[in-house]
Amino acid sequence: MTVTIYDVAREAGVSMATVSRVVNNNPNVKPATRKKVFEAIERLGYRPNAVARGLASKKTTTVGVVIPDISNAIFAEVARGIEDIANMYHYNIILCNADKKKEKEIRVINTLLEKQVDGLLFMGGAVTEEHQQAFRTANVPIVLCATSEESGNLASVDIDHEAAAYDAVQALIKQGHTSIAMISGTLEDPSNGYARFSGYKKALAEAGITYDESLVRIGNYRYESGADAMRYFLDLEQRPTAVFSATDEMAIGAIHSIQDRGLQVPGDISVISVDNSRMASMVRPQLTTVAQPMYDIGAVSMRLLTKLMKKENVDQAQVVLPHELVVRQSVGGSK
Amino acid sequence: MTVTIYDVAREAGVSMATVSRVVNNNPNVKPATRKKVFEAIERLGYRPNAVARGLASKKTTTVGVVIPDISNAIFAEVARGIEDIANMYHYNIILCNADKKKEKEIRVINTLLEKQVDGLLFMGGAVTEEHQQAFRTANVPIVLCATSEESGNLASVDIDHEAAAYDAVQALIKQGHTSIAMISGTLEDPSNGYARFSGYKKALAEAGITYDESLVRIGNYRYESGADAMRYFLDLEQRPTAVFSATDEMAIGAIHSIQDRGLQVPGDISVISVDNSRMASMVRPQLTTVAQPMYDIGAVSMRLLTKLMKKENVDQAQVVLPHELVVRQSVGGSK
DNA sequence: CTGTTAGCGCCTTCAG
DNA sequence: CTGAAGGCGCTAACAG
Repeated sequence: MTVTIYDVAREAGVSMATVSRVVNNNPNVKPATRKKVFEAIERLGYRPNAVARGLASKKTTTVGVVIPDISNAIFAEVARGIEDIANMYHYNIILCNADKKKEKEIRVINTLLEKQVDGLLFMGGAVTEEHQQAFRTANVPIVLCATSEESGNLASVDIDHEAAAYDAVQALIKQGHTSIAMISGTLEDPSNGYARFSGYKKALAEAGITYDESLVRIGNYRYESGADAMRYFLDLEQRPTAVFSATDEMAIGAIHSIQDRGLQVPGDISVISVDNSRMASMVRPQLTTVAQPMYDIGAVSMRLLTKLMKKENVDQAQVVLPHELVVRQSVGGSK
Repeated sequence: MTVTIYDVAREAGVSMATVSRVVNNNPNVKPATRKKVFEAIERLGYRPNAVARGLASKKTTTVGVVIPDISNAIFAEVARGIEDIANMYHYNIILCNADKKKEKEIRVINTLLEKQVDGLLFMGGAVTEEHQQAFRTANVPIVLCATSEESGNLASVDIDHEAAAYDAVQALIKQGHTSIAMISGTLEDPSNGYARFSGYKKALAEAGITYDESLVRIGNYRYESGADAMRYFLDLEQRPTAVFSATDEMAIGAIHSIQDRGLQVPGDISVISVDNSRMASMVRPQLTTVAQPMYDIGAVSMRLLTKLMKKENVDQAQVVLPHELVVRQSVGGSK
């Protein structure tokens, strides 16, 4: 039924070693016999079995990627960066959604390892001791992608979330705002949650603005939660003149809540966030936001992983990509 | 270095066959020896090698999915549906972007087949003779996911794009519109392009409205192209009172072009589209659109694929999922 | 430049 | 209920 390397060898009148060589582009084959082999392959419709090859060579040319949620535009963008580079280096990716849930993450890491991936790209929530444990038992390189980790002995690529948030809030402060609310993610989330919240507090502190707990709401990153949070702020007797949202999507929800009250953005209230997802320029007013290079984060992590898999030495295994304030239309001066 | 089934066998004082049995949950093992084996596994930190298993059993419990572009929200949603169901049935997915490019599609299909996937989910552009050819050489089931194919001898799941478009345009007609423009995708794209365009023409014809070529522009599905197309329509001496966009994203671009001219949606011009991506309710006015159940398309295709892989018999291998008009705020009556 | 020979780690009859 | 033995299809020395 299935045609193997052995069949090709017989058909071409050579040994299987020779067939293996031509299939693997080994230069040590006379052009004439190479041709013979190719013809036999063609004639028989031979297709190399990558599983057998993987068992024999101990390399699968596939990498595992655990991602929170592929249907989230931000992560999907990262994934595309990963896949493009993987493809360039002839790797395939096994994609697993884990929703930043620890149990799920550990589970998929293990099945990925069972499948003998040559490397692992981990995009998740907090990196716990259990994660470290699982990583240690892996005999393949791992790089954290868009996920924070303290210890610094794991390879990683991300932006500096705290600094990004800091820059966003400072942009507001520079416009004269002093009453600045924040729509945060859960503080359990190290990067999009805690770090961005820290950046907010830091910018406030540095500007001598006292932190006001009632000006912070925790959202779940979705549009509706941003809209809800904003409604809450609008109902305050002393409503803020500006709001910093941890993500674009919540910011857009906030903008619409403001507009639905008959108020203007940025005329009455300014809105800024972090992400620069494609949606940021697809709303009116267009969103001023701190850009985080999602595609590049994916691409760079994958590139780093290929180096690690080839045992090339890398000088810097913790890379922090730059972020950048993108000024559009949602921020104005304080009145 | 790596601990194998053989090591476990020795450690537990049984044969490798027995270890294999307990690892695979074969009931024919005495509880006592099962326990011994589990302890040995624990002690040694044994992790089954799925590649070896795959070679021996000829099953990899992984399916290939070729997708146009994972960073496109629509496809990302499908992908999530696929992965959720795959996960439920203990399959993993190898994800390949192919951008609806024939060459790329054929290439990844072949590498996926080399990797011995147990099944293939194909989401692409046109299904050419070459595709059929590649599919024929596969010894595993294949299901087309959100991609049209005439012959009807391939398993598939999708919506009826022509009918969806027809319904959208008819919704406009019911509001009294007779001058209806269309922002189409490329006609080379069978589903999102050609079929939706056909639905548009059909609805027009049925309502006795003569088709006007100058009222159709081809976009590339992106926001900007929708905005461009709309600007073109706005410059017409006889500008349309309504526009049907093949996708949400282009519709949003169109809305903004209208608003940027100081015109109102739907007051001056109505806009409708097909997709119902999450963005549809994240713009103002919220978009009236024909919903296409992306997640379900993914989930149902994967479910169908599992059945095919298990050789269960399926009564209907061509499934057409229902679409539905979602009325929001972007359509109004003709003046 | 080419062939021979061992495995890679596991599943799967077939006996017992 | 358990063990022995023969592959799965290919790579990787090692000879020649």
